[in-house]
Amino acid sequence: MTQSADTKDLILDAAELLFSENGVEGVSLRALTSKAGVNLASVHYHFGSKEGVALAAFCRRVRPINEERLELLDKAESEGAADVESVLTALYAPALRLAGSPVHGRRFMRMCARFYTEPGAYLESAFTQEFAHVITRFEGALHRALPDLSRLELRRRMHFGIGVMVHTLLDSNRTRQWTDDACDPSDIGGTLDAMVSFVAAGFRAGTATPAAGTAGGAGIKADRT
Amino acid sequence: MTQSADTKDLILDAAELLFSENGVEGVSLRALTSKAGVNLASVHYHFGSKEGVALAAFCRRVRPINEERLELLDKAESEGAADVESVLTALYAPALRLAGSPVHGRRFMRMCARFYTEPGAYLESAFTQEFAHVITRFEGALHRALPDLSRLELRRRMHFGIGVMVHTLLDSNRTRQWTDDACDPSDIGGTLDAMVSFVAAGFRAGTATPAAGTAGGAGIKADRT
DNA sequence: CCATAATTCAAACAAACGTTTGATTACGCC
DNA sequence: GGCGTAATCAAACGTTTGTTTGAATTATGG
Repeated sequence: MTQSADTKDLILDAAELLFSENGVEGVSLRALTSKAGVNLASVHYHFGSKEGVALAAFCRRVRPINEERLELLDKAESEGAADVESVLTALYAPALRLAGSPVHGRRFMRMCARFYTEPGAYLESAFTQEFAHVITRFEGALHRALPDLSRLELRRRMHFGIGVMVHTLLDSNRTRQWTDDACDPSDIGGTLDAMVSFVAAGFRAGTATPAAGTAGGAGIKADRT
Repeated sequence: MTQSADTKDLILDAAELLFSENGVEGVSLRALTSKAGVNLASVHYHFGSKEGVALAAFCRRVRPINEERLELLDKAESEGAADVESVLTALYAPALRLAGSPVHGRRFMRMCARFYTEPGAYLESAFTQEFAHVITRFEGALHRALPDLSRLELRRRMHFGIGVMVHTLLDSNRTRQWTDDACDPSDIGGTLDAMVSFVAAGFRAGTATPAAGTAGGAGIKADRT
């Protein structure tokens, strides 16, 4: 048991690293087990299949994130009507905070974002299962914060807001490559604030909903350096 | 020659269709040639390799799009200082317009967005080569439209704006799946307007730059010396 | 009408893939 | 100590992958 837990985690850690950089289809089990320093067959022994590894690596971290998202949203709404910034912060902050965690955080988020754009029925059903109620919950909160928006328009803008998040988490180095690298991806707080204010302004575009007033309310304080 | 052109196009059309749905790594050459109704070996005869097909299918449509983007931007700037909406429209409209084209448009855009998120050195270099000067050009235009924004913040928001576009073009059915499908993806014009106003508001967030449309002074902006 | 190049085709290639097997080692418990 | 389960291991499984071959077919040009 003690050894097996080690092997399992070794596999999942290597999966996070390799899947995030090459996608799940771009990583062979031989490369995976070689990186993890374990035997090839142990993948099937512990996870049943290659899909099993992907799903396990996915669920290992996505559930705590979504729980934290709902907690933050509950807290924001318990203090009265939550504004757009609070809702968006509850949605973005847990993911970005993990992305800034010391070791495997960033790798996982990139893997997660890559899963999101990668085909494969098993990944789709996993996403649906893990995210459906979260999305529904946040859609309700945003609808309350932005009563002027029609259902269609609200969903459209949620689509945009999710696109910003996915793209940021994917952190494809292409964009920075184009622009000879001026962004500092390790500045999590700054990125979060920028995302929240950007998307919040987008949500409010063309509505009578009052602007954010002050830029405060973000869950993660960004110390300006 | 006449036949070869047909075969070439048959392969590229099938590539657009299959790559857009399964990614380039998720499509075998046998599935591709079977769909195209051509012989397996004709892929290597006409394109040299599987990568060659992907690059050819990519470049076939991305160049006209980028040319049209630059033309639109030139036109917008020739009439005076271009505001954010004009710049964003020049960036988004050509891509979305092709996405709405009758047959292969939508498929191509999804393939394009999938290429963007897929790994592979040959795709990265292709993107860099085709997009670098376009991005640089649009960054300059946005900098002129939003002089208050620092270079860092401008690039960050461009990253967000590109994320919105990529995500919209990818049109992963996941989001609509979560929200029991209320959006109409065929409404290109509505989507474009929504994207532009959403992202433009995001770009203006926290700046003193006046909001669009309300004031008619876009074309006759005072010289800023 | 023939010579010549261009193109298509069925068949096979070696390599890599996910998966399975059966033997072997390590560990907990009576 | 010895039994039984858990875990690791090297080796091989059959399939699929991208790619190549060489002959057959089609179009081209004098």
